[in-house]
Amino acid sequence: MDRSARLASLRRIIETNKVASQDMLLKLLQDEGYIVTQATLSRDLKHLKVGKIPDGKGGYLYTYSDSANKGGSDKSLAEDFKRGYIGIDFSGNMAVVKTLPRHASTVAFAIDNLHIKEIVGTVAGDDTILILPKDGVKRQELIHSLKSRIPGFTENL
Amino acid sequence: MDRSARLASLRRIIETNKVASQDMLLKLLQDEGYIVTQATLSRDLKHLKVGKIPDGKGGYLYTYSDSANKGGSDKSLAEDFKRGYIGIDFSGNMAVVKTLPRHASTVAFAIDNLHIKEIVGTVAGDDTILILPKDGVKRQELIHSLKSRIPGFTENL
DNA sequence: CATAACATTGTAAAAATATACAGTATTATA
DNA sequence: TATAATACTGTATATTTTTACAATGTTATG
Repeated sequence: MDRSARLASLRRIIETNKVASQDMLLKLLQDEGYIVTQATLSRDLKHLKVGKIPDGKGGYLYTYSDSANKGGSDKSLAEDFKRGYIGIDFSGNMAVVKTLPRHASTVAFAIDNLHIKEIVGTVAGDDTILILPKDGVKRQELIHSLKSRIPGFTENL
Repeated sequence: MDRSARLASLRRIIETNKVASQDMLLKLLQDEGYIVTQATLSRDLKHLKVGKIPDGKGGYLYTYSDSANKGGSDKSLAEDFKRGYIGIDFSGNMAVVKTLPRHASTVAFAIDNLHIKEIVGTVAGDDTILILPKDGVKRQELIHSLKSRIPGFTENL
């Protein structure tokens, strides 16, 4: 099942490109290997609460508005996290999160946007994320901070 | 000239109602006495940078996003000004601007962001704005500075 | 005044977007 | 296992939105 990976790509595409129509989005998705119909894309956009607004230069622009997604965001971020999460390990002071294939960027995005104060940032590959803890944060403190922000989080499944 | 008044109403309608389609907006505008075609409405929405966004409850919603209109160009700021502006008067060294109901904050925002050097700042109520001129700036100088930055500005309508 | 440039609008049509419906697959439940 | 409930999708269509074009009016300019 590819839907959540597709949604993650879609979000990234919209956040990093100026796209004026669903047809154009369809092509960009295609470039990443996702072949769907316009109908499905329309549904995906609705799911992500992506809006279409005039760009002030005579055209239109699809936008992923954080504010539109703010309400209840922690909840859906935690869901994003759990959807892809497999397990966590440590290497030196860094945490290594394993995810389902292609889910790394979505999970990392969720971590970033939960704004956990013990975490400085993340780096995501395809199924692996590096979490960079703030200076002096111990492994157990990091685990605890994740537990406190992601209901049902456990160290390993 | 009805257009700017219509745009003001349109904006207020959108800010205070949950509207799902242009047809619905058309009816609300009608209720206020503005009879236009859907084509004109579409153009108006483009002008105001009003977007259509999924509401998270299965429907869609027209939204006037401040952020979309934030980095307003001088041109659109001047338009905001003129859309709400009624007249200007003086009290002591301060200028008192009257606006359409509820337009004070928009007009004041426009004045602030035009960064007129003769103006220190503004205070806005609901339909009234106080402009605080810089020390030593005379009434006529203030008027002149407004004229120079807001095409078509006149002291009273 | 005449003419040009610009602004606003409706009509009609094109283009873009949303969705009803049906089909498939997956998961849950008796 | 059989049945029901849920999730996801494509097809075809309906709905919605945008725009080309022409008409009208307004403002600027010679």
